[in-house]
Amino acid sequence: MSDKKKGYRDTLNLPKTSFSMKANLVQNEPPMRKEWAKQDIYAKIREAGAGSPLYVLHDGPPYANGDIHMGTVINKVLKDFVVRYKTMTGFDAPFVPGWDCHGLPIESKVVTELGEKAREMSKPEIRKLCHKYASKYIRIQSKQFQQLGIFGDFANPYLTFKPQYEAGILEVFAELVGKGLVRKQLKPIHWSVGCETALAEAELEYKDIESPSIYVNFPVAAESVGKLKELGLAEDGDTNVHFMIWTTTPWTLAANLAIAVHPVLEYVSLRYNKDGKKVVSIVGTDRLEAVVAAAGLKEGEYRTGKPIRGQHLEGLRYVHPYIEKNPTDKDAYMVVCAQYVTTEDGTGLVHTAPGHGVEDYMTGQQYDLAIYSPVGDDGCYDETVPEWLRGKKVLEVDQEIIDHLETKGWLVKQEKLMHSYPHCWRSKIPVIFRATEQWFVSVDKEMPEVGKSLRDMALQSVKDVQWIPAWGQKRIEGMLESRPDWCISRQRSWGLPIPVFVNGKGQTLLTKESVLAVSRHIGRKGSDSWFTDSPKEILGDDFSLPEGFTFNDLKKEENIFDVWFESGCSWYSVAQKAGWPVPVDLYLEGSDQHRGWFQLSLLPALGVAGKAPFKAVLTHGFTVDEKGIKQSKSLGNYVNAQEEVGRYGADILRLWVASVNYQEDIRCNDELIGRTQDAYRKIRNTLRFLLGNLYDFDPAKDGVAYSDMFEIDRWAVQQLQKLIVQTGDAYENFVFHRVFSLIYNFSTVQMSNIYMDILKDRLYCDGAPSMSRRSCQTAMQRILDTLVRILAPILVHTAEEAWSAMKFKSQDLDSVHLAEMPRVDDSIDYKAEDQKWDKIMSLRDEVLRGLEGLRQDKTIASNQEATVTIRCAEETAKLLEGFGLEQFVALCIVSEVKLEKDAGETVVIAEKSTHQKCQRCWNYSPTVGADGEHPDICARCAETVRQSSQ
RNA sequence: GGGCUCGUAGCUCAGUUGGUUUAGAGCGCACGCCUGAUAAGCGUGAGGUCGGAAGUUCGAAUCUUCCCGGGCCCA
Repeated sequence: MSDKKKGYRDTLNLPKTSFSMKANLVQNEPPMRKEWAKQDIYAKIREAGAGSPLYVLHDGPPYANGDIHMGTVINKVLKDFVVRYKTMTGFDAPFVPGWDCHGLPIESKVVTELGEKAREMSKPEIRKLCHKYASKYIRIQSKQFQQLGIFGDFANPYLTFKPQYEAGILEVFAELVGKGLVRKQLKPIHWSVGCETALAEAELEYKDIESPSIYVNFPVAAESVGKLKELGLAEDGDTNVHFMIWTTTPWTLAANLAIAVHPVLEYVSLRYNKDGKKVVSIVGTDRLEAVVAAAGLKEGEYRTGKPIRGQHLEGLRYVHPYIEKNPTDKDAYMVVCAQYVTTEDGTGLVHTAPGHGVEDYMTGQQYDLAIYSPVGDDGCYDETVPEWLRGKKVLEVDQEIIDHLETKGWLVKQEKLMHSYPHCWRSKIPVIFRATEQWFVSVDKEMPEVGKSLRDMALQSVKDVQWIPAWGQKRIEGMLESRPDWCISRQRSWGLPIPVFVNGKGQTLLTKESVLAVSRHIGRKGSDSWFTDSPKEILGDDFSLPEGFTFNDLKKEENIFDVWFESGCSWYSVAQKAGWPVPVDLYLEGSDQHRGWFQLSLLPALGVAGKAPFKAVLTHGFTVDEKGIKQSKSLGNYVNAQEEVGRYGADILRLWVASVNYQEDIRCNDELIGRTQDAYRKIRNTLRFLLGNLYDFDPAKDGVAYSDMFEIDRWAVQQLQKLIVQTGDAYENFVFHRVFSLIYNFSTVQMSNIYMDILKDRLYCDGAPSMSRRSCQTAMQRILDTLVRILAPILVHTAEEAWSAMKFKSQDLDSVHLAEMPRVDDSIDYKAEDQKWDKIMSLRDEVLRGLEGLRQDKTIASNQEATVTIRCAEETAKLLEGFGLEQFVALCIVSEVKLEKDAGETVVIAEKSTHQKCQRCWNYSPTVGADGEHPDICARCAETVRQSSQ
């Protein structure tokens, strides 16, 4: 490089900025967050928003266990987008993070770590360890959330184990008790043998297991055989007549009390030989083929009779295959009718054990059967079963029962069946259905004042909620329609006690007043006090006990609440108590929460306040791997969120979250997240170019009025207005991936490919204070200031970094996070020139394609070497002349454009320029050599150099 | 097995109430250029027949049915 060239380089206005090209996010983000913390930026934001209309996004509490994962990252980042956008559009948008702190997973972890010691420890002692454990993970997760750049009141989160929160739960509970919705029932529920507790639906994991599948003949009682003859299902001389049932849980046969048939479906007698004897089995007509196959009967080895409807079998009696005497105090061993009997599997006759199945229970209620469950908490048979079964574990006894049936001749067929079956999420053991006494919130009981049940109210109220996406409504309606009563009790230590007292006569004390009294006590002393304090201390000396109760024989029950009940009260314990209007504006969680938190918040809120706790509910999907398969550690496709943050930095992860359509499954792996870096770099470099060329621009002094700006600069401002409108619309509708693609396209196409490339000649080569340069700087300043603010909710660190690198800002604020979202400039008609620009830009495309030809055959290297002749029709020529050929030259970054009017189609002829190259601006110009002082540069450059050196 | 839901270029997304002759964009990729945004920048180009099949229609990625493959929730 010659000295002369170097000399001209120094006469250029090259970009200068402290905003580095390399982001170094992993190093640079933490100090920025430290600075935010030091300034207490969240408090400043709230302060600035005080008095503005509230917008409340109420955080759903993650479980205080383990590190955060990609799901929680997506969830909290989406929430942060919303809160920040709302803040920047003039709302007071508080964000109070919360944690779900009680429950079985924590207790299990603690008890497992304790090992044998746990057996000797008291509940308060175990609870203390659980508290410590939960607190630890709250600290860990809180830190991890803040590392993502989430803003919120992390100093004062809501925690479900805080006494004030617990008191709130009990206040809600008191109200439900007062409305008569809470009652104790013996009912089959999912029971974890491993954990010895009832399980909620949400605590079940479905896994495929192999179960026995057996066909069993239940002998018809002698007294009913005659009836069967009348019905034509048995013949004279028949002795071995049976009802054939099918089951996959042989252990529940001990609790069998009935056989269910469908009233309308048809049943038929099947005659065949078994073990040398003639036998008859009654089976469903539609299941005949399957039963025959199962029994291994070939054509000619059996015959069938005339079919009759199931309703005619009702009331017929049978003998239990291995239990001699009805163990219950109610009627048993008869045929009943039930609508849920299907012909999809089995025999059409359904083994019914009201103590061990939900449908069985319903049938039992209908026919007044006992809710018989001869199984203890530990999953072992009790004393009421035959001796050979007593004390045995029901989950291990299937084969023994099958063998017994085989020996006695009742077994028709045994097979194996693969099916999905619920398992306990903690112990991983198959769950059993077992009738126990549990506390329920009734969803079908009519409430006295409203005259409606919770279910009716819920189905009505969801119509007034905005569901995003809209199908959320259908989904939750389906769940509400089919959900059973809510079992809210658990038999564990780590939770909020259900405040029930029992007197010596076994009478229960549970009234609105008693619950409120307990609530006051626990609000002061925490829920540990339930286990340590006496009923008198808890209720208070002055509590007036109802008749029949005295403090002398009053005992406390030791059930705790389902954790879903606890989190389901957050709208009250958090939102209402903070003074936020309920319903709050938005709940935002994964789509699994339609059944979970959304539904289980809705029910208490309706019971207590008579209205839904949310105005809108937004849900997101789950992360899957690059093939769309769900992620799990065992499949090896699990993405560790902490590692990703450590590798790329929070802004990359946030940008990735913004880039995907969260309403569907979200494909995610390290590579996909890593690719977001490309987009990040492009956006960052766009900001950098803008910043670098505004180092000497003061909008107040140097700004150019819109009407005086160069056309292309006005175009850029028009494009910016479109961006403001479209991103605003996307943000408003929570369509963040549209915000992302709009910004990314704007940065790439409008800015980088077109505008910034075109601008370089003016910015670098024209005089620093020249009108031409100030014109584009005016546009660039606007673009920068706007882009940074639109980006702020997403790229929280990078936007802040750019903001502090800006010399002049639309708002004189230390942090971009205190700034407002840009608004469209009403004085600019940004659509008016669209048609003209479409034509100009497509002409430009044609020129560029023509130049590519010259480059391919090595005639030219850069576009500046070229002279372009456009042969075109009058109309096009007029357009170009009106636009200004000089402007079009700049637009194409060529040295010269000539027009030739012609009637035909537009033809672009590109040639190598015949002029000399200016050593300063690299354009080829006839004026090079004309200036005596600077013979190797063009006239424009010579003039500029002269002026700036004065 | 049931409810809800998804399946457009390698990736991330657009494709309005079915209809502007070759289904769009950006990225990535290939090739080329520049070296005054430089671990940057510019240009050109090649990639999908819309998960599959059948149907409705003058006409379907867009409506219907079935099938295949995912996801969430449940049984």
